[in-house]
Amino acid sequence: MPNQHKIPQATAKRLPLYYRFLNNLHLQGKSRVSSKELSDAIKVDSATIRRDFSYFGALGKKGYGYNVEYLLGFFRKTLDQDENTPVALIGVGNLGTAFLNYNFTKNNNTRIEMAFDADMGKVGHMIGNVPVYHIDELEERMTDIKAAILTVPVSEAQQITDRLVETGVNGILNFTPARITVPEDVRVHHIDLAVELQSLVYFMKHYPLDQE
Amino acid sequence: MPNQHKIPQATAKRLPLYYRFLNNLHLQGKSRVSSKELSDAIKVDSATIRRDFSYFGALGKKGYGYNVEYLLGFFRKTLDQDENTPVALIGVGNLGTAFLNYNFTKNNNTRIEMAFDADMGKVGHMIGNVPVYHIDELEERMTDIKAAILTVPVSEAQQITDRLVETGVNGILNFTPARITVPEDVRVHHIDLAVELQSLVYFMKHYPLDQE
DNA sequence: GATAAGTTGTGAATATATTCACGACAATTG
DNA sequence: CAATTGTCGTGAATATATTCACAACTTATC
Repeated sequence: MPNQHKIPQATAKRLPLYYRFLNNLHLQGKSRVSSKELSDAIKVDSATIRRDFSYFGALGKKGYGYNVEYLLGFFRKTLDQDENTPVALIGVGNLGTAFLNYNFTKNNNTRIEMAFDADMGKVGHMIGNVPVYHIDELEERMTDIKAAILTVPVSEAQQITDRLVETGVNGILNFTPARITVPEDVRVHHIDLAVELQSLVYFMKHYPLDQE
Repeated sequence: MPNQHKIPQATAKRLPLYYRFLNNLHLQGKSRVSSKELSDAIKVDSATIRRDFSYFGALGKKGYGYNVEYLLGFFRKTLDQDENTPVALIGVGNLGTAFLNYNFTKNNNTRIEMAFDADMGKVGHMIGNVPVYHIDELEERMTDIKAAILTVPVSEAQQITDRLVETGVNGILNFTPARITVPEDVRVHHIDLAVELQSLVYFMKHYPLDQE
């Protein structure tokens, strides 16, 4: 299944967005949708949407649009929504807590199974239905988890990353400003809040008017 | 100054990253740096870094590299680091609180000046040195603020957005899953935590090995 | 059942971004 | 001071992504 390197990365990044929106439509009882409607709702050009869908074959009908239920079923399979992916969260600060309270499992194949922190005041509690363990137990408890959300202070980032990699993690969602170093078979997505904010301000000042 | 539509967007998004790293180097007392070193540290190809810099003219010296202080000064001006941009934060939940406690002002031209929430338990307090006001005071207090961070529940997102736009905001960093609708002169950057996590998982499964 | 309105899928064009590869120059070494 | 090593800036090539524009088809209407 993997490595059918057909789908452009830009398309792949939009898939979860499509999936969630289709799910909403389905819950609302809509049975039919056009690329134009989708475009208005999720602010992606309708030609881009049609192109994205077309990488998976002809999912719609000319002159009609797309059948919501069919499309949803198709994306469910494509995004492996049926098998759950367990995730661990490291660092139960404000940001980490936000994740734990976020109800991911709804419409989602990812689930935060456990969290780690060094603060004994947090260890042993459940936050958002997720148990918080002490960071020292990371190695023994992470045996089956391949993905981690990193919300620790920047000073800890690389050291914790090394430990995560050692346990066999091969995907990290990194919220620290550190550009962590990992072996090349480990995928890291960086989300740098300060950079995002500065970037927005830069675009506001230097790229007026244009849409995205 | 604005609308010198010279710099590619991809480059613009990396500028804050460059800036922060140069700042670190400067604090460490380094006076010289090469595109190769930068590349190793921030995981961006060295040719891309040189290309990015070259949009601003010849900032380095062949055979030598870049002078950290000069480059830093240049980026400070380019990123308007001297004039502070006031920002408001709407929604003091866990995610909002994470932002308030994040020490942005360090190395940064953005500063969260005020926050809003509907919860009277939060109103009136200072969090991370930022005053929290009641959401009803939004219109009267936001007179000089052009940028907002939106960390409210998804059900409130569009309604609050409309109010923000009404007060004259023209940049929104949207952390809600809602794809908010705004006039076309308002810039919105979406950061969708659930999508980011799902996207990471999708890439882990379907795009093994490759770097980014 | 003919016409009008709406829609997809996609070839081709265009736009954007990255990477290669090398000439020109700087610094260092012996 | 010659040789070596390291570096930038950039033309050209390549890769990736978006958008245009239209034939082919569906549905709705009268």
